[in-house]
Amino acid sequence: MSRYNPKEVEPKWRAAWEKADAFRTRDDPSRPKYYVLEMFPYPSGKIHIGHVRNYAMGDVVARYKRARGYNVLHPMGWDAFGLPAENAAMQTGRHPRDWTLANIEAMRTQLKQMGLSIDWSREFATCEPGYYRHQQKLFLDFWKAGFVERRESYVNWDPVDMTVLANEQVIDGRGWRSGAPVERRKLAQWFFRITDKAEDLLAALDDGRLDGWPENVRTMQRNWIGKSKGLRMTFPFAPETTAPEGFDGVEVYTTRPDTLFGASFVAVAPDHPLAARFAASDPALADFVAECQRTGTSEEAIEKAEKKGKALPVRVAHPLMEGRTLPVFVANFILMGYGAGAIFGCPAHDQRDLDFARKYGLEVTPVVLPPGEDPKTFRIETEAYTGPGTIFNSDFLNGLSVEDAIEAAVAKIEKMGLGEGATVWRLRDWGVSRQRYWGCPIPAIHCEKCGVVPVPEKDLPVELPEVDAKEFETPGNPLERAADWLNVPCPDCGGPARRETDTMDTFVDSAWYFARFAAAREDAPVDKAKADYWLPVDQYIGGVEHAILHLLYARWFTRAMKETGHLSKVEEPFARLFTQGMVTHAAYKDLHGQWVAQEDVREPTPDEKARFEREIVPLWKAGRYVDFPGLFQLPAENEELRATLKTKFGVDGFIGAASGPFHAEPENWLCTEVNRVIGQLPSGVIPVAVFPNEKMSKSKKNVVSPESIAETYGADAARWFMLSDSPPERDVEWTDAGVAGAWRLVNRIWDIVEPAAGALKAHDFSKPPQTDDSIELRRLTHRAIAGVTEDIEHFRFNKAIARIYEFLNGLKKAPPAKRADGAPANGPRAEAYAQAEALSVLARLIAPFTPHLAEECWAHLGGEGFVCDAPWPEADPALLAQETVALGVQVNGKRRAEIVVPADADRQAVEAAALADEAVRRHVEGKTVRKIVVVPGRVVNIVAN
RNA sequence: GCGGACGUGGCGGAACUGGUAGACGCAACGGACUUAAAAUCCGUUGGGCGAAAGCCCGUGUGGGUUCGAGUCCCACCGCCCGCACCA
Repeated sequence: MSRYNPKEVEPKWRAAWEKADAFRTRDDPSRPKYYVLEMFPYPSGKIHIGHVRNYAMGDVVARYKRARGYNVLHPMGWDAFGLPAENAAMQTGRHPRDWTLANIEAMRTQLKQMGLSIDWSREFATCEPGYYRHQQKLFLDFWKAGFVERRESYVNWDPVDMTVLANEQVIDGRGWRSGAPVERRKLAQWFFRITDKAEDLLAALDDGRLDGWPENVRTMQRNWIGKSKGLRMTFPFAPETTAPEGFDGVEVYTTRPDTLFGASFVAVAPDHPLAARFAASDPALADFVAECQRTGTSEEAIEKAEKKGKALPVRVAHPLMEGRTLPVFVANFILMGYGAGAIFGCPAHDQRDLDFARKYGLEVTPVVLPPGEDPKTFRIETEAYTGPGTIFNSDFLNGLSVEDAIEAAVAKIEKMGLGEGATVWRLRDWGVSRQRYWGCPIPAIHCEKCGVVPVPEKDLPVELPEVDAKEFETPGNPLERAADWLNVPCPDCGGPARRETDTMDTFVDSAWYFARFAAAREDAPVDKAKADYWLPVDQYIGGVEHAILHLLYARWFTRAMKETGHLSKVEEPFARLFTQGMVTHAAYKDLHGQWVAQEDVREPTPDEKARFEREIVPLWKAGRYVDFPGLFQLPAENEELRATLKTKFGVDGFIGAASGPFHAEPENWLCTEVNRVIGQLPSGVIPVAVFPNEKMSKSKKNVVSPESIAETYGADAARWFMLSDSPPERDVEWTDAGVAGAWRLVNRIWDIVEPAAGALKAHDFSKPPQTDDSIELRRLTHRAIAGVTEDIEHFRFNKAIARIYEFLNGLKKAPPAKRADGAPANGPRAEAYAQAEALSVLARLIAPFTPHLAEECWAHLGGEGFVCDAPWPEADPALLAQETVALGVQVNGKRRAEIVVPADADRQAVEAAALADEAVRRHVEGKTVRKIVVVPGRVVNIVAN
């Protein structure tokens, strides 16, 4: 028997596919198309196993659809612009382009080793002028169409490095390199007016256009777009207040006008004009505003900050409560970009307002009475009530429901001429400006005389200038220092002008790449006719982390491209979406909190374990510190400590060190056992903490490279393992044992197929034998077809794989051929037929998962052509029917017996069979049967007492 | 803080619309083969009690609805993702 050798077999088939150009896609309007796309990778350096999972999923779908007769498009490219390339340039002195292109080279090679059915002829990288020139054309067309706008907005400014920081470069409010507190700074920037399309972007989530999307992603997008109906109204200044010049009150926006009578303050954003007006003459207020400005620009940072405010020297009048006036605060949790940049606070019914009111001793008047509460005793303590109820303490709104009160309050304010009902969106316009080199240049020129003018189309592309790699060591944007590139004559007047130095957000690159893959043209972003054939993407696959921004931007781009004539038919870019989970892997930390590579970690020897138990544990149990070379141990073993440890460090079983940063809090240490160590006893052994499920990253030193896996087990085993076990949408933990199991499977399949060389040639599969011979095996085969097909269709690859295992287990145990009536088979022909059929089906069912092995099996069995071109097997319904079913029998809801009945047994027969069962009789003895519930094909429940 | 998911044996997970909890894989243990090991094959494996038949407990925690709850409802705990300049 020949042993299966993936090192020979896998490259052989990849070469054969390539030679035959097996995966090149041709436009063929006569066949139904299927466009499978996985989110293209950022070329970070190496493919990691998470990529393998992502692309293996897409490949299963692509190969399956191909087998089903579709004209499949499955392209690949590179999301090649972005920050990491510039960071690498700073650290290594390598030019971002060189770094990126080298990474692409390396990753392409690795990706190709995975045996993906990709049409590589369509590959591109977004950093190529051949791609971004079209993006600049789109930008110009969008600009012409009014979708582009320049306006001021805030960035994170590092005052020491004098540079703009990305949110991820702001750590605890400080610049990651300089450590200086970050400031918010206003810059003129480019925006895409995506809010103009908010209504349609929202509507499509629910009107059927996105039925192929998971509900959770649609919900997230809905919330993100955040349409809310409310009231925009003005609080006039109180009579005793001298209104500042130019202000005739404070305009606020609220979604809860029903709570107007519970208002106890008004608050404005730190960057609200009113705040600026008073800060100009009040240093303390100016300080407070500046302090708020020091919080980063991210919504998360603002929301998490402690609620703080400062009173302004004005009061406003409550328009509905005669004589009542409210204080006006500047508060750090009000966002200028949302609504009116100002709110009225109703502490009883909003948690943030309540926290704020308690801090500043403001009134808390409940106005919504929860059902069943007594208005006399109902109090708000530390928790705001945001649920439904009846309005009280509210004059003309009393007795109304929340909904009705909202309507009534809006009507009243409108009648008083103080405001009007308004719809506001949480969605903001898309700021696309980045003050960086490594991105698509924005095709604009700033002229002293003509202002901002577009680069004429004939001058596209605006290519990135050559810049010395050393330039990246200086903070700031190298484009601003590239004088030759920067200074150009104005295209309108010919006078002196400067190029725009902002480049585009990399989300722009990925907002239309799917269209380019499908319909690239030399002289235009997309070929409309081809796009009409291929779009939308039928199945899009990627991480949930992109559930909002990337997908929303691509949806907007599709609309904008349609309106500017670049696309015609497509409504939504991605018809079906699947969001897959991450791949995690164990990571290790030493006692100084430094990540340790797995290669450096080992299990302790029995000696080391014994010594630890002998010398350390008794001392620890005696309640003493242990000062062991390099180690100490903790006095107590208790659940509380363990829990603390778990929450604080996320580890199970850990050992403290006598030195290092963690020493400060020895009460947080607990030893359970030594799982993993580095170094050697007697003096140098150092236990390490095990974090079993960490997202793979270079910094954690827990990245698993598919190369080494493919080296040992082959690409098929790696693909198989990545798809088995965990459901695709969930995170999966990479374990070495897991791949080893997959490797065993590869061999098991080969061991079954190997003895059957040429088996497919001996049978005519269009003519199954008309006998009952080997019916069991044929049933097994057809159940496997039905199950695997169903599971692939529903993206349950882990279950599809489990079914293949079941098929395989059954195939090995396949009983000697028998007729259904139990008589011996009447000849070897039918048996051989069933065997050959089973193997033929097996080769085709595994083809999407382990394509190399499948080709090898197919060729060995004598199949025609490639298995990747073979049609998907069809299950024969007649062979799927069950003759008998096993039903669980419950007595009062507890399972007591199992009965086997004919599949078509009627209710009486099932009841009789259940009651006749001996175990059942024992349990109902002495009781009266009150009711028998029969769920056909499932269960029988006898209720007796 | 806000929004969205998730929580089932030693581990990854399965369980369709509320109907036999633990499919399938991993690990572990026992056995076969072998001078031996690896590989392979066969078997056992949620916990407890029991010689066995069988009984009791069991899907993060506490409550509820139901003939019946992993699944539905309420509250809580834990963990993961996103929060607009990471991609």
